[in-house]
Amino acid sequence: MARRSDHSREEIREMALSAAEKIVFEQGYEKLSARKVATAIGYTVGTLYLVFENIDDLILNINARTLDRLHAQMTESPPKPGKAREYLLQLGHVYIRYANEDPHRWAMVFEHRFAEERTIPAWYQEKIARMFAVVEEGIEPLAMGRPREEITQAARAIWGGVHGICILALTDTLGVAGVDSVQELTRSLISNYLKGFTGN
Amino acid sequence: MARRSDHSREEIREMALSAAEKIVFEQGYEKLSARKVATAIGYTVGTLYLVFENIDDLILNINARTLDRLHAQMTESPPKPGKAREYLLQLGHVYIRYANEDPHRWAMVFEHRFAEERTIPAWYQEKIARMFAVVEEGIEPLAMGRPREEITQAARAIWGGVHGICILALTDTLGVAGVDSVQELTRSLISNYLKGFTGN
DNA sequence: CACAACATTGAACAGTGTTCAATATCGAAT
DNA sequence: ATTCGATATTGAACACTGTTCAATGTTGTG
Repeated sequence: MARRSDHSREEIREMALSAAEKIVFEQGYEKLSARKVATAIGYTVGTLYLVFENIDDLILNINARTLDRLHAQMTESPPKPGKAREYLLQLGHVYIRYANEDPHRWAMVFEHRFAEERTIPAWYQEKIARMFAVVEEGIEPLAMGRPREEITQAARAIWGGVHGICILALTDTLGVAGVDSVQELTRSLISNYLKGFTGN
Repeated sequence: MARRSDHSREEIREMALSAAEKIVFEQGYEKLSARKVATAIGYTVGTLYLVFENIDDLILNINARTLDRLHAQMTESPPKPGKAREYLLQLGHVYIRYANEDPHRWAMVFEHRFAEERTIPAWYQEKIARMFAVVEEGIEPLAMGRPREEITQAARAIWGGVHGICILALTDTLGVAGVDSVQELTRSLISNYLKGFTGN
């Protein structure tokens, strides 16, 4: 039996999240299970349920970390004035690279369906909004004098688009082999959209 | 006990697929189970496994139907000469509408992860290729004299993009309410991409 | 040193996919 | 008609899943 106070609740949480991430990375998220995580950190299921409400709660927290890391990478290098196009292309590049580094964990963010009755907490939705905000800021310099509304729409269209390519690539639906082709596709999407958006 | 020869293998298959589709439509695909399907058609699990290899096989066949119906709707009205832009916008419109009519079943096509060792059969991949072909044909008139390669890429970029918007909308990731806004987003994506692609 | 407080366990329950011996049913041959 | 072989159908069994919670182990404090 693991000794009481061997680890604080916070420590157990952390250990569980890391162990779970490792399982998802190595075996995919359908292979994730409460017992596996518990065993991996040297506890039993019961303890896991003391620290997480349920499996959805655990997954939500992994996803939150995934989004955090992605956001960190996206904001690593700030937009340079006069290079808005390049910046947006770079954002796309970062996104694809990130998804490709750990496809299983990335996919979990979008594939896991939470029980319908369970509402996604505000702090989590905030993380998603934050990502769209980065794209919006990137577009802004290219949309001088256009209504906020249009910028928001452009950000959503582009980001949804990049995301879709990424998903289809990862599920082998695109008939595209290799990361490089995916990078090319997103370049095509972003640069052509922007050409159309800015009108030249 | 259901009488032997009450239904042929083919009939049971058909009944099972329909029953399963109904369950997915009404309750979502995570609520789908072999026993539920079997009960719904008045048989037991064992019989289901006589007619389908396993649950993945059943799902694959539902997905095949979903793709067939989508393809049928996409090719319902043929492209009119000189109206390529409108045609592509309409394709996007049809796609979004279709996904929205039965989100659960549509999502299953892209969300269900088949066991890694199991390879997706050629006849199934053909159905996907067929869909991209429709888009490619739609783009062709706008890409006079450009290499095949570029047309293929454009089709993939656009379709991946539409798909991504659709997914994000269905998972409430876009913060977009209602089908209409999604339709607007895809219009934005397609028309701006095409503007960029054709150069005006 | 005892006791209250709490951390941890693991058995139990209802569900899942999957298999396969046992059984029920039928068509054909005698 | 009766029997018999072929096969359609069943349902119990297995190993797994998430989840709960009484029981038990461990600890700090009075």
